[in-house]
Amino acid sequence: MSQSEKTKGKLIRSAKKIFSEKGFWDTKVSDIVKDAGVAQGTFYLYFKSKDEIFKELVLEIRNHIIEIIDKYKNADENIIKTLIDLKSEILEYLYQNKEIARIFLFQLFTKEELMQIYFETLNYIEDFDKNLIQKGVAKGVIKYPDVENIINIILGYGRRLFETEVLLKGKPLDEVKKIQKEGIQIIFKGIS
Amino acid sequence: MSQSEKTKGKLIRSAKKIFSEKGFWDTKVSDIVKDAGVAQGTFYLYFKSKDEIFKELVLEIRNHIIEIIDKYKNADENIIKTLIDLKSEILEYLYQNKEIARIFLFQLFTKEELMQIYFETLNYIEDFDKNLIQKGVAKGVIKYPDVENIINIILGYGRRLFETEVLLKGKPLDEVKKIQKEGIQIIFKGIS
Amino acid sequence: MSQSEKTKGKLIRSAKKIFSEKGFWDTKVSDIVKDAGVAQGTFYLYFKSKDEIFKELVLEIRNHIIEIIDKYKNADENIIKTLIDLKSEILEYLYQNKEIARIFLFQLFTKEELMQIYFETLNYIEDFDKNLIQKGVAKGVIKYPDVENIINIILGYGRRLFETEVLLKGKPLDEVKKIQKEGIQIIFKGIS
Amino acid sequence: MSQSEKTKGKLIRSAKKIFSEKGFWDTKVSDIVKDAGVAQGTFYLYFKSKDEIFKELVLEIRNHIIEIIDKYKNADENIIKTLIDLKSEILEYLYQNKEIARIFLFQLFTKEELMQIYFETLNYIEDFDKNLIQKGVAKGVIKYPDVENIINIILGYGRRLFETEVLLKGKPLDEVKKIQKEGIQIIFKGIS
DNA sequence: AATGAATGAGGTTTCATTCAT
DNA sequence: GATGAATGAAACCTCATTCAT
Repeated sequence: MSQSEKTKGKLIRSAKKIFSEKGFWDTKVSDIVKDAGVAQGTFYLYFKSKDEIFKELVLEIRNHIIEIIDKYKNADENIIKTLIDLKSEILEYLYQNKEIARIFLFQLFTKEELMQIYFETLNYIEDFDKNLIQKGVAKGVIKYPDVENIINIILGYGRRLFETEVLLKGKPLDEVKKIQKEGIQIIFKGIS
Repeated sequence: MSQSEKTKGKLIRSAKKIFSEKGFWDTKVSDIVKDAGVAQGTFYLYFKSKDEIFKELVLEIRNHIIEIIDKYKNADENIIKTLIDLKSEILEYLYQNKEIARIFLFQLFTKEELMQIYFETLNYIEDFDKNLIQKGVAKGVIKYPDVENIINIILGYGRRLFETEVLLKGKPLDEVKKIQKEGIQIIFKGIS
Repeated sequence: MSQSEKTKGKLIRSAKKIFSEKGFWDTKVSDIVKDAGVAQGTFYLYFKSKDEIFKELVLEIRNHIIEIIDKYKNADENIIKTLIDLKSEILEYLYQNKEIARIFLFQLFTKEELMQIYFETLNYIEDFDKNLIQKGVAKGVIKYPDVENIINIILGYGRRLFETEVLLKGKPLDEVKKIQKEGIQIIFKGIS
Repeated sequence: MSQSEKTKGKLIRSAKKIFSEKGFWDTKVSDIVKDAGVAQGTFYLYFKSKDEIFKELVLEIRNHIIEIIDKYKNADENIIKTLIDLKSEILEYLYQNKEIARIFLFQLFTKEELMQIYFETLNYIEDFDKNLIQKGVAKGVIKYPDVENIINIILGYGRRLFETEVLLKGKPLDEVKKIQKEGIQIIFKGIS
């Protein structure tokens, strides 16, 4: 790894940490460079601005989530299993990247441009889920026909789970995965 | 209404509007006073600081939500009906106060102190719901025993509904109430 | 005069002085406010930026020179007398506003946008002179037909006179006016 | 030519170009090295500072102009011919070195020290001209006795010619030379 | 000789808050 | 009660220069 890459890496690591702790606005570039142990000017060798590094972090999540979903695009298994597996994998990614996830969930609503990224990502997830649920409805496995509302239940649950069980209560990954699985099954029971 | 009260009212109205549009950090005191049509200095006759007025708005929501819940504290009806009625009333309040609700949902994560108010309020709701659900479990009407997880489903759904159907899609109140009722019933079907 | 006007006046006075002494780039906003005896932030109550106040000063000159020329637009006297009177009046204005004139002559070549103002002003003068000279050629009073080149001599002389006799040597206004009158007569003798 | 000389040459060539285009203050050392295709640090192997390379360029012009004048020091021909030949030669040098000339004419007024070089050079030209004109006055060929003022006309004209006809209008060298010759003759006619 | 990553002083600008009127 | 001019701390960012390789 070149010196350059090392320094940029240090900056990104520090930025994740501080943005996640203090939020975008309370984080000063000086906080980041102090934490990274480099000079103020060095920051600007690697990022055009404070906005830019933040956006870079946010895009990293979006891209990763999209990648995960794409892997499931052609899954042709049991609907509920597919859903549980996908949600489980997303949960795991966010779990391993708590800091960046915290940014994604809580820090994007202060910048118009970033909210778009948030909703864009959300839409991507929704589209996948909708497609899946619709198949279920078509097959007759799912009786409740308001697909949008089912999505509301499922996605609302997903976000809440991560916020509460992971971030707030700090439960271990496996436990949260188990809870999530149960939750989804409960929801499916309701709509079947 | 005294002159004083009128001026303070104007400031609060403007603050709600602008905070809701631009978020806490992008809102300048100068924006608020311009919108309210008073001089810069006047702001400080009524509020100690920008932080303070923001907090005041946030507390207004918290208090109102707590009031609503308190009305249901002694309700001794059908569990699901109680829940639906309560959620419906909270929904209505937030619907009538979209600006302040938007602040509550999206703008509190940039200040440590305000997050506490958010979670405090959430806890209040959770406690009520938990109590209710536990009764259901005790009575045997609810079979799935993980109360916390049920709460996750219900509360996650509530937030999502408001975000998506009200704020994003702008559906009329009655329609959203109907959707919410259905959603809660579905969830109950799952856990019964 | 309102407080506001007084403060803005102080800032403009200081800006003229310091820009004229140190040039645009070496002048710091902190220099200007220190000289004006106000706080750093006060500057930005009256001017959007350092660029803006500079441009304001420059436009002041341009506008004044254009005004002077416009007064002579309909002059229908002796050609040489008109020219001498006009140049004399411009000279007097620049003399009374040496600082700002110094800015105009020496500080505009470091900003694309400002060069345009310089050349625009110069063109305005040239057009007037050209028109006048052409009349002379038409009447047969002026024999040398290359009007552009005559303009070169006259305008080059004007600038040089101000630079050397006024700014560098600091001669009194009356004396420079007398010199200028002689110079123009000499030039006219050459082209007649 | 050694490697060293080649690199220094590249830097000087790029510096001329960029300083001439953007002026001293808007030119960044990074612009120069990028244009020259060398590393940032390399610049400082050849020049102590940005100021220094700029000064070096400016001195190059001064020295060259002085050299030209020195060639004419002992010229003992016809006064007007000498003047025309000298001006023509200076014109040609500036014409061939437009970039550096542009720097000399427009970029020296932002640094005290560099203005001195400008005036020093101007003085050198003035002294030569003055001497020549005085001879003419002594011989009685020139009737108008205000030598300084004659110099004002001649030098003002020279600068203006270069600015307007060469830099602004981009006329070919021969044409400008012809115009200049005519102009000087006109001026001489006036003072004779 | 050359590289290019790193430095940090210093500039411009913003804006919550104060205060004389 | 109200005004709005003034304040100044603190943030972001630039870029000439240095230095380890």
